[in-house]
Amino acid sequence: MHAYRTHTCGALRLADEGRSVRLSGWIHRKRDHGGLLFVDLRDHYGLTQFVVHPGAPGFAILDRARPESVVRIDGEVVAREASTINPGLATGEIEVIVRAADLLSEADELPLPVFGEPDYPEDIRLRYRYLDLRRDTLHRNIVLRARVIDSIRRRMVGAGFTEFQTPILTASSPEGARDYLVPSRVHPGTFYALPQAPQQFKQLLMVAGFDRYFQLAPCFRDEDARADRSPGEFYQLDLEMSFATQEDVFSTMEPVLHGVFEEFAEGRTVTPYPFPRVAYREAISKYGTDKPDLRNPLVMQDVSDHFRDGGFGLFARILSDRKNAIWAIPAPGGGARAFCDRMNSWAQGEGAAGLGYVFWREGEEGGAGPIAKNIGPERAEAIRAQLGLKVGDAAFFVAGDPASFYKFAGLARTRVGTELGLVAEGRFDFCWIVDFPMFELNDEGKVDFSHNPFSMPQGELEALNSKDALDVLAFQYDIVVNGVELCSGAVRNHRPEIMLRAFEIAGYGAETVEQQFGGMLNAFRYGAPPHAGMAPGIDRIVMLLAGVQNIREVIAFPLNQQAQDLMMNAPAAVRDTQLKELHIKIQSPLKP
RNA sequence: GCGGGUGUAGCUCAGUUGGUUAGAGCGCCGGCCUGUCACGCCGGAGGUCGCGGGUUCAAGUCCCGUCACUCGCGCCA
Repeated sequence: MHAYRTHTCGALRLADEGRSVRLSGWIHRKRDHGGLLFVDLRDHYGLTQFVVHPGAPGFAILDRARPESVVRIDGEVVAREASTINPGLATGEIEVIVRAADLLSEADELPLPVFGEPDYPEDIRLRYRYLDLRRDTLHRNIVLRARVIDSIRRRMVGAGFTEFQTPILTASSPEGARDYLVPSRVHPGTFYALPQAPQQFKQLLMVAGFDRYFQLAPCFRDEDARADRSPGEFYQLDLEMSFATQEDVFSTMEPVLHGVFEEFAEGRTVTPYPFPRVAYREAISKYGTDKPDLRNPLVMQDVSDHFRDGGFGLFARILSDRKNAIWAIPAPGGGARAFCDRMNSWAQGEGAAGLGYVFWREGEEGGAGPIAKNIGPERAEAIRAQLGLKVGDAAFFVAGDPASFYKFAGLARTRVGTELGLVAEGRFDFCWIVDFPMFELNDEGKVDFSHNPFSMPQGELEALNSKDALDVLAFQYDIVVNGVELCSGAVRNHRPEIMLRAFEIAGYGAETVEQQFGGMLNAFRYGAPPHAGMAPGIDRIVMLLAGVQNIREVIAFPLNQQAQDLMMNAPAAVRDTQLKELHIKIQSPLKP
């Protein structure tokens, strides 16, 4: 007989009745009836109930062992009586009569119960992550992650991609985030950087002629955490395609992503491909964000014309500045004063002056509410008609410079949709956001890259030379699912002269470009294929599929929000000899 | 770096207007129980009320500071 087990804890069925078996696992739960002891034994595969009679061999060991102790049990499989079958358990038709038991590893009293699924504080969960990971939900999330990654890899290979590894110790790259640095022992005073993304390497692999690259790539960024963003490190499905247009990337990756989501959808619907495409500017004006949740059916509209020179002085005055506008958020079913007032209070809580509204109710021509009274029934009616609303509905208004209010308008759209229960459940709504601007004004009012400087401008060199910089669009795209930005990608700029011109517009001289990106720039001077790619976030895909809000629910050993690992004690001080070898002196004293 | 929330038993939480010895459930320890599967019943142990200072006859409760965790902003595809 095997040293530890003949079966796993999820394996035994009625057909195994009469078998002598040996199982090993954790004591999940005990129920002591005095003359009878039930022990639920748990492993990765499931749960099996054991029955021990007092005086039977092994009773003393099982009676004494605390939950989560690891034991090996020998026994005989018997069918349960009809009345004692547990239909909630895969092994619920049988149980095992104990003949012998061995304690393999004793458990102390637990800081974190494994049994049950209540919420526990993050710091305790992370400090005792190995216990947390035994709990069913998290255990299943991590298994789901593995299956999703397996599915992705299978589909990518099937789509003709080749998997590569690229360096972890590399040079600082220009993704825009803070780098993690690794000091060089051999070259005093110099540092490697951990890659924020394998961006330049994958482009160089295209130059090297590998045609289709992918990697489940670890990426490192020294930025603060969010619920949906790990500090430090995360994984991307990084991919790149040679001789490919934006359309080729879309048509190649839509089946992959759709397939992965469909495989793990469990009844939730997935947008059929081709996925809808929304231009960046359109997304801003319709949804107030470049990450629209399309499960929310509300679409904002510009209703400025109805307020121009109208009886509502505040809006008319705002509109006298040409850059200003009035946007409307339709609220089907929101036509009640209580709801409108509640939204208005919410807006004030968000720091807005308020949220103007008109609502329509039975027997009141031209809408209700103070704004309707001011602009009169004809204009209110025109607004209603434009928005396609009816009696029982409302419309909210946001006024001012769209460049400053669009984010707030987007929040209001989300809020209205949520409050009115309009956001569809059980769906994965995909869309591409396309036509991002190549440049934008930075905080100092200067032209700068709005995204990745390596993107190809639409219209290439001619557009850069003839258009206003802020009007140049890039072949740059995002995939958004349910309001979550899953990835961004681009057609890359593989032409040195266009790259130099683009950097020049953003205020970087040729020397700077040569110095920082000389490696890649040079590579492009020896024959580079046009190429394009993208990089969906693995953690976020698994989050969506697992239906969790926090990224730490899909990572086995995540850092906490302060980028610490309290279980392994990282980061930590190192020995003086180590520092000396690395030519490093610590300036600020460590906190005691 | 900034703002919000939280911090009371191993865990989840309650604790009134500042007032006697700070409570409950789960867990733990002991006892009883032969069909449970969130077993049940009886008993017990377990507290730096995050930490420091202040106000007060009296502070878990009020004030100030600080720390930790968390959510968000900044930052970051």
